Amino acid sequence: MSTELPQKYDPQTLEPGVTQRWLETKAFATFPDARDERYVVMMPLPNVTGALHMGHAMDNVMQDLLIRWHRMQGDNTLWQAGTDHAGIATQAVVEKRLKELEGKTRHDVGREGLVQRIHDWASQSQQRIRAQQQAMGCSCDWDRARFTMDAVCARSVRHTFFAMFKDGLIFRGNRLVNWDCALQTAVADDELYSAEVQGTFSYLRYPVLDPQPGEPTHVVVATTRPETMLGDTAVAVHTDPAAALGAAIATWRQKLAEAPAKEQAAAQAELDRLLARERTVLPALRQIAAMAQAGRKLQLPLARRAIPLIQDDWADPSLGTGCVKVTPAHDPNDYQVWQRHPEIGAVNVLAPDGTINEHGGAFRGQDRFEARKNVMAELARLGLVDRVEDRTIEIAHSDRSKTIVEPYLSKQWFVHMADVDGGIVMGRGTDKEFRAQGLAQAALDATAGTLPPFGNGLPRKAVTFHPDPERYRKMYDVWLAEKRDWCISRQLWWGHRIPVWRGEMPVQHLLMLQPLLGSQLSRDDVAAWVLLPDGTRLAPSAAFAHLKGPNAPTTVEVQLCFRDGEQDTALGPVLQGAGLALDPDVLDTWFSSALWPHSTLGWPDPETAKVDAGQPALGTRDGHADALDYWYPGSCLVTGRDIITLWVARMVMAGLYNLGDVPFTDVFLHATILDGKGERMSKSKGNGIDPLDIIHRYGADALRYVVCELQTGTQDIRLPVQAISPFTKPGEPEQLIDLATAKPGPYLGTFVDPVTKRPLDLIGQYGTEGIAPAKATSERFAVGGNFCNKLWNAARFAFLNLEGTTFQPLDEATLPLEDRWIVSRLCAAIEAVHGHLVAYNPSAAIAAARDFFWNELCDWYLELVKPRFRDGADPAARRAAQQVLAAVLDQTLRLLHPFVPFLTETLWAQLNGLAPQRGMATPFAPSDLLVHAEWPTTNVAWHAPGVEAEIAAMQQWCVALRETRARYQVPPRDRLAARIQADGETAAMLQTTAPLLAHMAGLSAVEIAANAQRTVDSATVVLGAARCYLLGVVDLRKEQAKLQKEAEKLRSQIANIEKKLGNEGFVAKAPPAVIDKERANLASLQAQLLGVEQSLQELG
RNA sequence: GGGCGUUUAGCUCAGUUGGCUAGAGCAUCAGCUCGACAAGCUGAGGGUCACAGGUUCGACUCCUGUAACGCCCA
Repeated sequence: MSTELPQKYDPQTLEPGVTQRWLETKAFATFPDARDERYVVMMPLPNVTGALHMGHAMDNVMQDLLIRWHRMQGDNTLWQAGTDHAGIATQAVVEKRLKELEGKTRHDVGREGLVQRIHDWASQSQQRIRAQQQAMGCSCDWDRARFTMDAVCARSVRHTFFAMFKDGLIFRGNRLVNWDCALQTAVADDELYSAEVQGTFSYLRYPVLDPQPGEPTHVVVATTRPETMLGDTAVAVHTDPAAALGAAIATWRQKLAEAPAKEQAAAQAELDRLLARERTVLPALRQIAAMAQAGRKLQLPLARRAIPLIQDDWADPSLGTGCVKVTPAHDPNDYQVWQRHPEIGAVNVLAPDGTINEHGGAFRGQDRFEARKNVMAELARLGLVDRVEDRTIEIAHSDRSKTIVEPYLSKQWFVHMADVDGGIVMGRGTDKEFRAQGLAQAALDATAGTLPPFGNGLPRKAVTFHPDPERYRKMYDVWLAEKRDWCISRQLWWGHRIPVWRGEMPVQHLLMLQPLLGSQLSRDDVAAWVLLPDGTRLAPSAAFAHLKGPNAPTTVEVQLCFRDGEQDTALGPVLQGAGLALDPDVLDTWFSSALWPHSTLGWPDPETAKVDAGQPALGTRDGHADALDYWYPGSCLVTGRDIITLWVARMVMAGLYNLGDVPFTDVFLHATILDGKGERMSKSKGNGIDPLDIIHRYGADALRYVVCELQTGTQDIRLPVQAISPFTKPGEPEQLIDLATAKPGPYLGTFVDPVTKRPLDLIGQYGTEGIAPAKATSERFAVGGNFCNKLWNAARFAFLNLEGTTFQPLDEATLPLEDRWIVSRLCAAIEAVHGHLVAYNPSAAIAAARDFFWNELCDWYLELVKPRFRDGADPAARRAAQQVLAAVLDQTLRLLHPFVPFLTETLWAQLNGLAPQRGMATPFAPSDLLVHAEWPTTNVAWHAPGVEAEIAAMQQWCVALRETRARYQVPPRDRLAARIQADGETAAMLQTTAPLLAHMAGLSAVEIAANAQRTVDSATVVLGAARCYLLGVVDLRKEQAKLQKEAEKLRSQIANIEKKLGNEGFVAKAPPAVIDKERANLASLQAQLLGVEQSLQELG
């Protein structure tokens, strides 16, 4: 191996080689062994929709930092990698491509065909993601990588679903979803966007049934979607309209009184409007409220149904007519009204394709917009339209199809989150089994630390959030405390299919099947429920009893689930024969994600888990525990704040439910990466940039360095990003386009260059559309590059001088001052870095490492030892310097490795070649790869507080002298003579460090004496009670001015402290330590001032 | 509408139970190619701690209110 490093630091050539070495030696692989100390991180699985962006880089780097740190500490460390199938997002991407490339829809290729195409897409994505992660240096055990759709995970999903279904925790019920009529699927809230459309606000007159004398004959309601009136099941009026309106008026009176001048008019107008309503609208509303109280009904026009007039506070007397039509199946608020008044029922009038269904009578088969016109025409003909206003309406659109979504009542599957009578069994069949009140409550107990102890009496571990335990726990607790049922079904083809056979069945038919089914239904691996028309759910045995009784219905719904997927194939035909069909929906992606911390390890049975070829088996190995027993529960989940509710809570629940134990004890929530505008980087916003772009420009270590530096605490990170213009011609200087101000281009992730007005593409997906691909960059990462360059060069300097370094036991106490100082400072750095990592503060950790490396090792130590490496230096001094330098570099590389692994691994190899055996009093444990080297620990023998104080004083003098030199513009090469007037300890200390000071401050001679005198051409530096004359610097006026300025500053500081100490309250109430500190400070400032004043006198 | 958070130097951020002259990096300015490093070295300048009140001997820090911005939920 060459002993000299290339002159330039070049991450592009260095990093791939290191990656290759790590992968070839399987440096990150691990197996269960005899070690008790374990560290497990389950990667928050990125989804296979596309590539990773800087937000993922943050997440991955934080995990790798913890993982490498723990691996070096000797823990058996597992970083579980993998990807998530991400149901709707992935299916949408593949469907879009299918349409664009082949002009086909999913119905053209069929369910199996589509799923196959998505698998192909996913495997490409996985490769791309893995390449990105490996380029970032992620030290996952790659052979163990899992995918939520692979066999191991699928079995876990199936078993969990089965267990919850059998426990009665999974049920099918009503839910309003956002229905995309074009794609005929429900879409999630985050797949909606809001847009304004021109619409109308129609006032409809509903006739009152049998109006009493003096009562209105009609009640008027208003709507933007008249066709939904076909599904109305009630009209609501406020319980106490007078009080509600009165309250609104009082609020606005208050607002008016407090409103600033510019808002006065608006407030007055609103108040006037409400007062007018009190006169014009309120009397009728009171009457209608009384009618509702009396249980009166209205005739719903066109549908020819009688609907009740009900009292519900959703109806706001200050808005519209004060009465609202209630359409529970097509409006979220009305749905809530239905929940409060179950007797009104719900009528769904829409078919999945957006046409009116059989409940719409004459309008059946008409598209919803066509029906809207026809309904209005018919109502007008009947004289039931009061009036119509034009209005701009803000309405939700589907991001996928760009069409207006409809709130749509449909049957969905749910997990029951609330408490259950008698509780539920968690960790059934394990030695950790316990009873919880409910799923959500169990997860709440996990963070509260109130889970019951294990059977052996040991406490069950709690889940703690970092770095701000209270704040993040509150987010988690508040969300879980609602205990809202979790909707787990999705109308998709991509995902884990819901394993339930269900169907309506005549009761007679079911009873006939009883002898046949009886034995099957009592099996452990079969779960079944019978649903009566009123929604009652009965276990089969209870159901058969009931169905033979007097109140038996004629038809029931049967739901049946097998624990093992093979049963679906074996018994499917029989079930189909009986009229049952497999539910077409798939499970919410988060359902499989929730199991990630144990499904990846082979739950429910690692011994029989079917891993892919080339992957390590999960079962027992070499007499050691299986993967699940060994690594569950894990250690730390590293993720972003936004995922607390979606994922963290559900993982905790699933872990407790399946295994009776939490999946991890720590949750590290890192910052969110925002773009230059302060918006969260995300794939769906198209503002995410590829970490490979940054790596390409600055290197992975630079990326990691800066990402670590950015992770300070709870503060989100604003990362201004530029695009490198793809429109500059060869030879022209590079142009950067600021993405915070550039206008968005025609597609997601594209922008318009403000100079050429041409669009550019930052995610590399629109090459076929003729949009130029561009790379992103951010100058923030230059800092990381600078650091790496500095490390490279410092090591290079060391290596130039380490040829032939040997080890022999050194007595730290007898080493030269600078050696003792640097190892003492090294101890402090090790403690600081380690402590900050323990506290989940990577920024402070890397700052401590940097400060030591740059400000102490480079700026002082390397300079201080240079004389010992010069030609003609004392061989013994040189030998010791080599050994100490090699030892310090060794420890520094270890300390920096988790942050900048590529560069440190490279330098480590070089150091191993030059100085194979390193250490101080005893040799350090060697390691071929730095990945596996021992993490540094502090060494008491290295502590030298006295030496640190001496060097610190020397540094202070050095800085003061340099400042003087700079002020007089003394050329750096010129050596100056110095006379220092000092006595006692100060003089002794200066005497000890004088050679070092002379070397560092460019002094030709240092004379220390109690009576040292200034010469006429001296500049004066005052430090405490001592004074230094720097000879040969002539400019009396400048010198006077400087000393005057210094004296004034000192006097003002002194005055401040004297004022403080003169304050009786301060002296009486402040803690003694603070007062002493102020007094000491005052004394030192006074001594300094005295010195400055004397110097001024000397100058005349 | 409800909840949470942020506001400190031109930029991006630190600032621990209230107690040194409020810090760092980048950027700026001046000087420097001296045997690792110009991606560097040596110095310098730069802040009404968003605003208004309050508590306190003392407030960037605690309390109340206002404003702007962000996130989550409805």
